[in-house]
Amino acid sequence: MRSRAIDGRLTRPRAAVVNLIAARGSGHFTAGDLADDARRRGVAIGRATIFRTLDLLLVSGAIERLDLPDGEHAYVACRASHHHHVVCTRCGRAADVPDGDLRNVVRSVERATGFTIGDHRLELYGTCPDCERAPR
Amino acid sequence: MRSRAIDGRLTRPRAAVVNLIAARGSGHFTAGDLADDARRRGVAIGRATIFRTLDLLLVSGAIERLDLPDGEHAYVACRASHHHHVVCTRCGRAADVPDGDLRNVVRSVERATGFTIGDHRLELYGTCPDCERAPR
DNA sequence: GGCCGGTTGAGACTCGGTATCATTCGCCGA
DNA sequence: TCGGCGAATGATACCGAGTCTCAACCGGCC
Repeated sequence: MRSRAIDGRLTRPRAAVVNLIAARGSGHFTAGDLADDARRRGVAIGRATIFRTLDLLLVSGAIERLDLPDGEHAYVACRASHHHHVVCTRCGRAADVPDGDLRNVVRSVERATGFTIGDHRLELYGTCPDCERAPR
Repeated sequence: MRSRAIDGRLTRPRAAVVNLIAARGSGHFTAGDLADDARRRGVAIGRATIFRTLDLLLVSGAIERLDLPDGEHAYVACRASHHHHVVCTRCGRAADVPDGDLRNVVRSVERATGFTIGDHRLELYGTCPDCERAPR
């Protein structure tokens, strides 16, 4: 993750959060996961700061929020343009998916329901190529 | 909502929850909303029972869970077959949307990412025809 | 009617997330 | 380089959603 993903002051705790996220690779993570990581590495960061930094990264588009099927709120590091995520239900890895064909879907829903669609969220769950190859 | 939406015993509290949901019309609601409704109508139902009944309705397919953009968990009454929801961000009304064109999207995502997609969730946010007509 | 086991509800608990506020520290201007 | 201002921090209290426990209750079958 790029280090200037945050507007405002570049502080030690913020950099630490960004590093923790970068160190996690492409999986999704929760605020609690980051707090655990920090503790395990001996990095002292307040819980409130983790939530605040996550919010900043969210508005800057460096991460995006995911709603897992079990209702949990997770985050994934990602690029800024509008897109969606495929999440591997076995290893947790997430990949970006361009908006692409979804526009047609949105248009046909508008036609069918009369709603004017402003925003949408698509989340896809499945198994990544590696897990697909690996024995269950 | 049909009254036999629940497997197991047909008890007073369960019927009360089903009635409360039916009385809400097509909007989305949270477990807390139902608890408020119940209290306002003088119906005594334990919080735990509301959550339990909601779970039952969820597995029976009579309601579905929605993740609102603000991270809140809401529910909508709906039919059982696989579909998605458009939610009006002004009045909260929700309409069902058939799966339809989304299959193509899922297939093209599979091709692009190598993932095998098992499940997906699509949520659309916008304004319903009534709110669109009404002055802001 | 009576019994059995599923269901209920009060309340304690967990956990994600927010609010508060005194303290700390990044950063800009001199 | 230094000082000061205001943003950021973090400890802590708090809140609300959801779960767990367990004794009491009651629906439905014999």
